[in-house]
Amino acid sequence: MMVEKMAVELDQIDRRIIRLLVEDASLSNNALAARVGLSPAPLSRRLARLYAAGVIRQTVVVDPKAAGIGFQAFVEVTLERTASKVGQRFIELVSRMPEVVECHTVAGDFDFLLKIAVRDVADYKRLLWSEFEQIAEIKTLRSTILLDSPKMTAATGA
Amino acid sequence: MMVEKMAVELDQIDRRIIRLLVEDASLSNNALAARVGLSPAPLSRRLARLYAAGVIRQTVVVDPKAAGIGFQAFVEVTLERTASKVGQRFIELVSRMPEVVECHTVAGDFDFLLKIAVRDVADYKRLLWSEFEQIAEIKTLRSTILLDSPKMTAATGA
DNA sequence: AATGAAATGGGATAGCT
DNA sequence: AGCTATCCCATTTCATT
Repeated sequence: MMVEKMAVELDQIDRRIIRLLVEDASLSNNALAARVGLSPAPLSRRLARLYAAGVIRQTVVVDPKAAGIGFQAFVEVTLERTASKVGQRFIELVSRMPEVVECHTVAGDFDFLLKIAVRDVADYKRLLWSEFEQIAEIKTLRSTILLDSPKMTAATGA
Repeated sequence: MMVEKMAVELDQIDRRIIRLLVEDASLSNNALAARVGLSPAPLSRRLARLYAAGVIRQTVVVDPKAAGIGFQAFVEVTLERTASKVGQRFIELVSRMPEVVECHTVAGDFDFLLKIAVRDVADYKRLLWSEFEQIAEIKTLRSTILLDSPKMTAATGA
């Protein structure tokens, strides 16, 4: 059952709250209230509304190094045929792979862009040669090594 | 000044805490404590350690639709020369552009992978033709339209 | 209808065992 | 690490504009 999101009108204050939270997610409600020139009570209500409507969402991100991630890559995937059924099956398969951190459906020279996070190159080889090799509908793979991410606005998800 | 991250040993419980938090960032400390079989106090200490060491980080993500984002794309950028100075300047420029949501330094057929989030195609054209056009060190751009992101493990950032 | 002030309830944390 | 007590923060209620 799909949850319908009601259309939510955002005023200036809402936008300011969101902007501040994106910059520093650890801000307390009181601190937020002070910065947007509101008392804690109405701020609490606004926040509740924003969360309930799905406008903003709390997440916790893990430092790759701490998680034992020593190698990350982007993989451009082209399927044999881009039929809905084929694509759907591919999505389900990669959804089960913990090494696939992101899967984007795209339109361009390829069909999917994956972001991969593994321990080391050996792990990556195993992923390519053992896991992906078994997915028949894959036509081509193109790997690009991630060196660094100088800008990461975690602000916009999905 | 660089902040040195101390090496933090993570035991089984730490890993479990992190896994639970990534799945549901809104879990209260009490709920977390119960699930990992700990009392609230020591759990609080562990959490504080994990945050302080930068192992995990709180973030707030915004629903693109709510933010007025109607068009997203990946852009593969190749620079004229991949010298440190040139690359650094490019990074600084895109860091100032709010439409550039992510900037990754990569090794492969191109030098940078950008993720772009704008209101509509008209905005995207303006970005390409006005903003990027002015960056002399860009040799080539290749755009790929983002249709959908069926998997987004916000778990691993940077 | 939304705000601000005050009070209450609950969770997070510090000290101690 | 657990228990207890304290403190602080978030939230609800109510009066108000």
